[in-house]
Amino acid sequence: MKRFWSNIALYGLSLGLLLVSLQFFRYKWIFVRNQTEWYAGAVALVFCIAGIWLGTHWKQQRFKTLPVESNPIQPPSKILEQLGITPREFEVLQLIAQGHSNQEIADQLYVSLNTIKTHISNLFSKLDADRRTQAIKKAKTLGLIP
Amino acid sequence: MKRFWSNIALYGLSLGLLLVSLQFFRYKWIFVRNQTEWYAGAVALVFCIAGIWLGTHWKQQRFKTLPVESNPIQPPSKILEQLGITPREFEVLQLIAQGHSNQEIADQLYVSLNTIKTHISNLFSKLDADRRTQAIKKAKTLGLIP
DNA sequence: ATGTAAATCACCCGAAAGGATGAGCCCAAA
DNA sequence: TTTGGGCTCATCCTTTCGGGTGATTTACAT
Repeated sequence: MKRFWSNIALYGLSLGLLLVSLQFFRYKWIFVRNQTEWYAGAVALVFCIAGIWLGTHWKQQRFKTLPVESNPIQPPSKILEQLGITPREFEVLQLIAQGHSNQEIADQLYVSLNTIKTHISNLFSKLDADRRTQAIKKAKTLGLIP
Repeated sequence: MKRFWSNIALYGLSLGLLLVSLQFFRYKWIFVRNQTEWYAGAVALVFCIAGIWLGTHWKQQRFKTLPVESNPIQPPSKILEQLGITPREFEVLQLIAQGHSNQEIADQLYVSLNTIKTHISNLFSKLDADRRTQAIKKAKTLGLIP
C-alpha cells in the first residue's frame, strides 16, 4: 500500500506542476490571437498525454497488486449463500469446471438439456459471467472450486 | 484487421464527439465569469479521462507478451515441449483459462479471429481436448496453468 | 538453396452455447 | 391456503465454438 499512496502523491505533484506551467504559458501568450483556443488546445494535449501516462501506469499498478490474493478462506457454502447459488446450480458448476458439455451434464444428472441450460443461465447471472470459462475462473477465485 | 480499424474509427468518433460537446459548452458558458478557467478545466478533465481510457485500452499493443497477471511463475516448459505446444499457443491457452472469448483474445493479441481459432484447434489436438473447458481442466492437472 | 516449423489468415459448415421468455410441479414457510 | 423458491422443461433466436482445409510469410537449420 505504501507504493500506492506515494504514487498518488507523485501523480498529484506532477499534475500540479503541469497546471503551474500551463498558467505560466497562458500569461506569456496573452497577446497572441485566439489565445483561448491555443490555451485549450495545449491543455487538451498535455492532459491527454498525462492521462495516457496515468492510464498505463495505473493499469500496471492494478495488475501488480492483483496476485496478492489475500483471500480469507471462507466456507464455500457461505459464499454460495451470499451469491444465491442453489445446490443444483453448484452441482452443474462443478461439472462445467470438469470440462463437460451441456449434454454430458444433462445425461449425468438425468435431466433435460434445457434444464441444464437454465441452470447455467442462472449461474452466469449470479456469477456475473458471460461464458462458462469465465464462470470457472470466477468460481475459482471465489474459492468455490479447486 | 477489421476490428483494428473499427476501433480506430471508434476512437476518432469519440474524440470528435468530445470536441463538439466541448465547443457547445464553451459557447454556453460564454457569459460566465472566468470562462477561460472553467473551459480549460473542463478540457483538462475530459481529455485527462479520455487519455486514461486510451491508455488503458489502446496501449495494450505494447505488451506483445502477456501482462504480469497471467504468468506470475514460469510454467514447466518441459511439459509444453513434450506436448509440442508453441509459445503462442500457450499464450492463447492462458487467455482461454482467464475466461476470454476468441474475439477478445484476438483483440488482445492483435491478430485475427481466424488465427486464434487455428491456435486453439492445434491446442485441442495437442491437449486431447474437445472443448475449451476441457482444455483448461487438462492444462490445470498438467500444471501448465495455476 | 531448401526443407521445416511457427505464425498468420481465410472460408465453409455444423454443432454447441447462450439469451429471453413462459410455464408447470413440488414443497416448505408464512 | 396462499406464496415463493427451487427444479424442471420448452421454444425461438442469435452468437460462439470447433472441424476441416488450404494458403502465405518468416525464420531457422540443414
